[in-house]
Amino acid sequence: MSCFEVLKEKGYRLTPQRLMVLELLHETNSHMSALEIVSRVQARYPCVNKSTVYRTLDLLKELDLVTETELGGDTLFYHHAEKGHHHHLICTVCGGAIEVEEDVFAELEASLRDRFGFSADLKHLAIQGRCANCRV
Amino acid sequence: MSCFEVLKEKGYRLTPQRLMVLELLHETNSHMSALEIVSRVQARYPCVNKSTVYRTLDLLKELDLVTETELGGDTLFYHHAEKGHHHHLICTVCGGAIEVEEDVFAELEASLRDRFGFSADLKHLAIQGRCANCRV
DNA sequence: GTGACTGCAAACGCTTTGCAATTGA
DNA sequence: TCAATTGCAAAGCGTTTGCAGTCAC
Repeated sequence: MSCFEVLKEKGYRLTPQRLMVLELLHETNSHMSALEIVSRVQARYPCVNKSTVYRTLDLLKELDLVTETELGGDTLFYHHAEKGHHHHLICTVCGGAIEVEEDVFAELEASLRDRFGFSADLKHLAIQGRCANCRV
Repeated sequence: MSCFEVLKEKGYRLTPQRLMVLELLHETNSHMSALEIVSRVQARYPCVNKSTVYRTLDLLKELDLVTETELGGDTLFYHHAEKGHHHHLICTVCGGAIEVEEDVFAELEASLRDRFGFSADLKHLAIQGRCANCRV
């Protein structure tokens, strides 16, 4: 089921603004901040408002069409949910981000469940540290 | 070596404001937000400024006397470094936080190092999910 | 005495909100 | 038609900053 169908099915309107955000997310592989999305969308269609993009991202997040990630700092980053979950290793020295498949965290998830009865939602994980190049 | 000595040794002054923040952190076991610290300190000594507390926390963080944690959301939380590292399992339903010893993450740390050459700094980890009570 | 430190007020960056105007279904 | 959606401007929040004055050493 396409994004459009998901929206329609739930009774949401297919406004141009929503289509533009979806289009951009679809053709972008890396994660983008909300304001990055705003300015990229505005580059094509100048009259799209910041608040609208924020509201659109909120909606898409609620419908599980986009994933929201906090990479450290105040800023939230978004990417298309279709591209699958992945986590980020953020290097505090060079600022680089390594993308990591979610299976690396499977055993952590299991042990949190066993030991604490805690069901971790690891869609949103970013780990700080030093990458191979920046290690002392 | 006490906090006071660490400060002194590095040439920092022992101002009343710094002593108050340290005192508060010392007698508190849970983590507090910066603004929480501000208001708790002000409850005793009304004329301590917000900026000063922020600057103090920055300094103490740099000296590894306090640990800064992001528990999800925009707010940073602090606790005395002496109390040791621990991580947090944050329940997205009830908002509760479970404290977890760092050894749970040892194998994750090892596997990130093996597979990506990435040296994770897990002082600052908070994991979202559902606690035992709030699981469906 | 002097530079490290503080208080104040204003600004910051990202995000959210209230409200009137607009628009997709 | 009419509720859902938008644009705008303003506010919100936690945090940071510039600067003049103060204080620990």
